[in-house]
Amino acid sequence: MSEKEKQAEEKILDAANKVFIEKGFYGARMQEIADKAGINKAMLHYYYRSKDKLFERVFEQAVKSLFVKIGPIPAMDIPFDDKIRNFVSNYIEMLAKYPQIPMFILHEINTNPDKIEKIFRKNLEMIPKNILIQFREEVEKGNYKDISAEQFIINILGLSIFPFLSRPLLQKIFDISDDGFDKLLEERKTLIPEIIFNGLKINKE
Amino acid sequence: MSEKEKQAEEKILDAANKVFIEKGFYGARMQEIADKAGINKAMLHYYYRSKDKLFERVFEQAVKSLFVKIGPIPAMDIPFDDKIRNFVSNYIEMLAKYPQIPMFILHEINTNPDKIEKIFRKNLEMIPKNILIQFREEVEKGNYKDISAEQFIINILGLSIFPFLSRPLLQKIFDISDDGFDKLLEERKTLIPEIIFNGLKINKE
DNA sequence: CGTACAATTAACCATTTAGTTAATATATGT
DNA sequence: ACATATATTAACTAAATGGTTAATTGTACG
Repeated sequence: MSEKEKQAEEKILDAANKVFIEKGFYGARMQEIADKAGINKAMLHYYYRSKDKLFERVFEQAVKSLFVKIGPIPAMDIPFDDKIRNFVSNYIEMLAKYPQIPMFILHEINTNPDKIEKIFRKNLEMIPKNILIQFREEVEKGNYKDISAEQFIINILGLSIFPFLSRPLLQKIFDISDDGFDKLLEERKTLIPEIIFNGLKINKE
Repeated sequence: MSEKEKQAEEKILDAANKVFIEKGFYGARMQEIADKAGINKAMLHYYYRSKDKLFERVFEQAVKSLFVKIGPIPAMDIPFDDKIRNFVSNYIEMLAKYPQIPMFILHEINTNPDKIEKIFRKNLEMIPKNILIQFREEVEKGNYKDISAEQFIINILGLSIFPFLSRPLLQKIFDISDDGFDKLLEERKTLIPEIIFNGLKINKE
């Protein structure tokens, strides 16, 4: 029972993940989740009280998966630019595994900004504080152009995440095959750090 | 009549724009559109046959507004890097005016990729072909690092558009006020071209 | 005027959807 | 084996939603 319970509860969560992430909250149908999980619709309400509650679970999990990679970076004992290289590479790797998550999260936040509060109140203290400090230290040392740490992070995230948000459109516009796009993503693991660092390097003359 | 007709038809389209763009196709309610337009729900179907048809109009218009700024750039008679500066500045300006449009379009394409075809079949031949060629020419001249033109465009678009896709999240994480974020966007008009060009400049030694 | 046509509305309809219920099956502990 | 709790289902309900209809109002124009 306990074994089977886990099976059912988990099958539901897996199915909910797929459907919510693919269709968004409003586009998702409880019936479709039940079908995909291979169980009766009433079971959804038996384990998770309502669509909202089930969604919350999925959303929270998605947010965690998006931030968990960022956490350990600042504490690593390697040079700052290696940290960035490390992060970008790992992050693109992770996004390639769950390519729909950024769109899912950002869209849900956009259509219902209250959801931010709910998640971030209980969840992990926001992570990148240390990265911000470390970048500013590098700037103080004179290693990089004096831009705000926020701009710095936005650049990295934008360059890394945007291709996943716009993949179908980009493939269409540029007529890129699925394999071609995967290769392009792979290239970006090294391209993005180069741009970030060369773009901010101070030209000592 | 013809005067009033335009008023009603236009009021509907305005309302539909707001509601669809804010909530997405599945989240949008015909009743809400009617209310916002200040007319009876039956009028929506009188002028636009169905929710799908009305949505199509809104979507098409949104796509156009997103691409129209890119069109004239390649033909301008200014140096290549000025073209980029010009574009980024104008594009961020435009996005600031319609900040929800990128999320709207990208999300709709994501949940229903068929929509791409429908739009781009009739609409403008995709624009950036000339920009691609021009960038490759610059590379051939030895002015820039040898990356593909696609990567080049993705960098520019990512750096420009991403802040609008993730604004609520970024403001929350970094604790940035509305004014603060607007200022940050303004800064990016010059910051992005710097990064793009310094990031790709060949270090002649 | 009055007739023909367009615009507008209230009321209605059919379907879909999240959620419930009450009955049945399945496992668990003793 | 039996009683108890848990898991599962089919059938149902109430509300919401996109869409329709038929009747009413407004407008142009001979």
